Amino acid sequence: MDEVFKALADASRRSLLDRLHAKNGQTLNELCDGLAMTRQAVTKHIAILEDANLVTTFRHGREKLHYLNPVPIHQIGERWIKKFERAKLVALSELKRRLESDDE
Amino acid sequence: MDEVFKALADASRRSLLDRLHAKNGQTLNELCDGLAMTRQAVTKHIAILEDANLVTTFRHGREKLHYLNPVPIHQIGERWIKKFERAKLVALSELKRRLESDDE
DNA sequence: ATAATAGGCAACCAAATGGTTGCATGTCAA
DNA sequence: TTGACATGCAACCATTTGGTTGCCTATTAT
Repeated sequence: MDEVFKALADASRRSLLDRLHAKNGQTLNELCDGLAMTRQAVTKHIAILEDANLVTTFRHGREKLHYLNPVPIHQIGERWIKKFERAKLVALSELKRRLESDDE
Repeated sequence: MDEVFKALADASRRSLLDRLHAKNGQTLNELCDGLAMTRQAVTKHIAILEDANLVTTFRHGREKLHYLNPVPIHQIGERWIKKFERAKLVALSELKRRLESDDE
């Protein structure tokens, strides 16, 4: 889980996920296309995404095809965000009360 | 949004949020209690959480009270995770098809 | 008044991060 | 078979990160 959060912390990696979300099954060079980064930089990002199980790859000859795996993202929503979802309304009303009170 | 993701990337910071989720409105020293970190380290983490708007603070005399703000977390769920939610089923069936085919 | 308490600030440090360049390897096409 | 293409590996570099220690300031309690 920690690896997923860390993987999602970087904007370049999130944008790579966005790219795969738009078009799944791209090759490495396809993913590099138009990016202000060297291929090797992208390779490193992909490796981190693979470690976090956010991207799965298949070799096809000399090409490496990249597939998005949105399951860990879904799990973050399920296991972690949901927990703070309930807290939201509580926190908001608490904040309201706090801001309206004078005794501070 | 980037700041929120970055703030959530660190396990210590997530655990601080967990602590505030369990008990809102704690002072700095309360938050430090039982942690294998100096107060100053916690201060830095809190600052990052404040920058990301995940924690709001109120001064009360010499104490600084910390309140969880779960709204940015909720927004991540709404704006970002939701996007990959739909992709989940697609990706899973695609993966299944992929794994079942022989021609690779 | 003064000591204890709660927190802030700044300098410093090691390790992790995000990126680069250079070269090696494997696969496809002419 | 040989050149071009897709990717892999490793060394290196600057910056960021997560943490420390030492000291300063403000507030509270005795």
